[in-house]
Amino acid sequence: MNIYDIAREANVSIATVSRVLNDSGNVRDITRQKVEAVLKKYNYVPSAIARGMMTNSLKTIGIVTIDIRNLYYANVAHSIEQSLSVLGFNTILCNTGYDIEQKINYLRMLVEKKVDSIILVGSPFKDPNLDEPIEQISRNIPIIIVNGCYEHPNIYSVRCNDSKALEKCVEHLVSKGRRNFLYLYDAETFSGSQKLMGFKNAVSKHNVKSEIFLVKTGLDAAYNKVNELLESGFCFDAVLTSEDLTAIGALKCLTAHNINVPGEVSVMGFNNSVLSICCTPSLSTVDSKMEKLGRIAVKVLHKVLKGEKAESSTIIEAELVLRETT
Amino acid sequence: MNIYDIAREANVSIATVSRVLNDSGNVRDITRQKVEAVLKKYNYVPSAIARGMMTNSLKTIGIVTIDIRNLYYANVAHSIEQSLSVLGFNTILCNTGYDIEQKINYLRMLVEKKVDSIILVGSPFKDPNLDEPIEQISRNIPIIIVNGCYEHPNIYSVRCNDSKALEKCVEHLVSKGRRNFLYLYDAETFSGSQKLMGFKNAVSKHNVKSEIFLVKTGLDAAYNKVNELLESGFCFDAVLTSEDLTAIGALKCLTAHNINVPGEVSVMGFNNSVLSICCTPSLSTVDSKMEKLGRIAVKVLHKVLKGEKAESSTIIEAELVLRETT
DNA sequence: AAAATAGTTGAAAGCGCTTACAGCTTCGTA
DNA sequence: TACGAAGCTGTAAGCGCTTTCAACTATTTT
Repeated sequence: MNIYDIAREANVSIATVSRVLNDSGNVRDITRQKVEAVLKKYNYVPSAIARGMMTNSLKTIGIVTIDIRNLYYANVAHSIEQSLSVLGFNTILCNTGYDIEQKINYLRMLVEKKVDSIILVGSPFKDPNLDEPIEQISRNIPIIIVNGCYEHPNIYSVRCNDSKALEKCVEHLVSKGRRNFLYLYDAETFSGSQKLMGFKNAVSKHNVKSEIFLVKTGLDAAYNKVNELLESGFCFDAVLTSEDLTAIGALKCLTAHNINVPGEVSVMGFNNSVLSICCTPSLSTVDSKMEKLGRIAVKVLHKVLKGEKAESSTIIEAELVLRETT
Repeated sequence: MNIYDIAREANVSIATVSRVLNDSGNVRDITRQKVEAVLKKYNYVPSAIARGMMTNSLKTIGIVTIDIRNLYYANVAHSIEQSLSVLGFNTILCNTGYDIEQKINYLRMLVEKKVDSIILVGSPFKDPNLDEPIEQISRNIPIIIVNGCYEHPNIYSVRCNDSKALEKCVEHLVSKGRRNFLYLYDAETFSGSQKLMGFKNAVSKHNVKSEIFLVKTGLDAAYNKVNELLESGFCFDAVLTSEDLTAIGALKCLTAHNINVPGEVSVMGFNNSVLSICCTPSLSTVDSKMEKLGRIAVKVLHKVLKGEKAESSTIIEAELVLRETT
C-alpha cells in the first residue's frame, strides 16, 4: 500500500494525496474529503523513509548518554524525549558507558540515520578523540551538549552551574561549623571537573581543610572508601559528593560506625534524585535541575532547527535542597 | 556528497561502490582498495534513509515504555538498547506515561518510521483501545511485549513470573511468623495484576489475613497510606508492595511511628532496584531480572527477524533478595 | 463579456541508494 | 587452443515520497 494505491482509488494524482497528507498547498474541499476517505479506509500511514528521501530529515534526534540506569541521565533523557515528542520528533537513545570508541560508533550510526540533531548528555572532559568527529558532525547538523562545554559554531551547550553549586554546599556547611571536608567524586566528566573546581575554590576561600578522592560509581565504592578512611583514623566533619548514590554510600558507612549524621558529620549529595529521599536520614543534596536542563536543551535545539539564532551557551543555577543530613 | 560522487572519483560505477560499502557481491581487490581510499578520503557515510528505501528497514526498533525515570523501565530499556546495539540496531525510545492516547500516537510514529519491530515494556492490563492498533501493526512487524501477555500471531511475550514471586514472598514471611499482610500496589498493569493474583493465591493458601490497597506511584503516597492505616488502628505485621519505592514509603512511615522493622513488621519491595540498598534498614525485595528480561526480549526478536521460529511466550523466574527488612 | 487573477490539479523529475541482469574479463581444463 | 565457468563490473529500474512547473478551472475585476 503506497501513495499510488491511494491516488488511484481516490481518482486523483499522487501529488494531491501528498498535499492532503501534509496539509500543504491548496486542495479543494471536496477533493480533500475524497482522499481522506480512502486514507481512513485503509488506515494509511505514509512512509517516513520515503519522505525523508526528499526532505532529508526523519524528524528524529539522537541522544547520546552514559547510562540511562543512572537516575540523572534517566531524568534528563526523559525530559528531552518528552519535550521533543511535543514537537513531533522521535528520540534515538544511545547508552555509551564511558567507552569513547562506542560513543564514536553511535555517533556514526546517528549520522547514517540522518538525525536532525544530536544531544550529548554528560560528555567526558575534553577527549580529543571525540573532538574531531563531533566537530565534523556539527558541520552538517547542530549539536547540543548538556552538561558539557564546547566553544564551536553549531555546537550549543546547556549546563547547570555545578561549580557554583558546590560552592554553595561548602558555604552552607561552613555556616554549620564544619571545617574538615571530604569530597568524593565518581566520574571524570566535564560536570565532574566543574564540581571539583567549585569545591576547591570554596574550601580555599573559606580556609577550611579538605581531602579529595576519586571513587568508582556506586554505593559500595563510596562505602568502602569512607570505611578505609575512618579505620585509618582520618578525621572529617563533612562529606560532599558528586552524586547522591555516592553520598548514600558514605552515609551508610558513617551510620555503621555509629557516627551521628548530621550531629558529628554532615553529608551532602548531588542531583536530588529519588535516592535522596529513600535513605535515612534523608539526604541534603543539590537540585541539579535535570528536567529543566532537558527542556531548555530542546528549546535551544528547536530555535536552531527553525533557523533562529540561539544562545550558544546556557547556564542554569542549581539549588540546595536541605534535608536531614546537614 | 553521495554515492555518485564517490563512484566518479573512484572511476567505478555506483553499483561497485554499493558493493564495497555493504561488502556484498564480488569485487576485485584492487577495485575495492580504490573505492575504499575515496571513501576514507571523504569519511563517507552512506545514507541509511536511501538504503532504507530499498531494504525497507532502517535497522531501528521502537521501545515503548511508561517512564524511563522509573528504575525498572530504565533497567529493562538499557538492557534492550545494549543488546540491540550489538546487532547493529538503534532504539527509538518512547515514554508514554499511562496515557493510552499518547501510546497510540507513538505507535503510529514508529510505524511511519518503519521500525523493524516494537518492544512494549509494561503494557496496561488489557486495554481494548490498544488491542486493535497493536494487532494491526503485528501484521507487518513482530511485536515483543515485556511483562505483558498477548496471545496473537507475531506478538511475542517475555515476562517475569510475578505471581510466583509474590507467592514466594508471602511464603517467606509466613515462615517468619507473619500472619497479617498488607499489600500496596501502585499501577494497574499486566504485571501488577499478576502480582496481585499471586498475593491473593498465597494468602488464601496459607490462610492468613490480608488487606490490599491501590496507592499512587511514589514514596509519599505509600507513606501517607500507611500512616492513615496506622492512625486508624489497622493491624498488620507484614507489608508487601509491587515496587521498591512503595515499600520504602511504607518503611519510612513505620520507622517514623517507632515500629521496629523487621522486629514488629516485615517489609518487602519488588524489583531489587538500587533504591533497595539505599534505605535503612536495607530492603528485602524481589529480583525481577530486569537485565535478563531485556536480553531475552532481544534474543527472541533477533530470531524472529532472522525468520527463525521463536517461542511465543517466555517466562523467567524471579528470585527473592533478602536483606534487613524481613 | 472579456481579461486578469487566484485556486486547483497532474506530470514528471529526482532524493541516494540496492539489485537484477547483462556483458565483459579472466581462468581452468580438455 | 578453444571453450565453458566463474568472477567482476556497469546499466538501469525502482523504492515511495515531495515539489516544481505547467495547465487547467473557477472567481474576480474591469
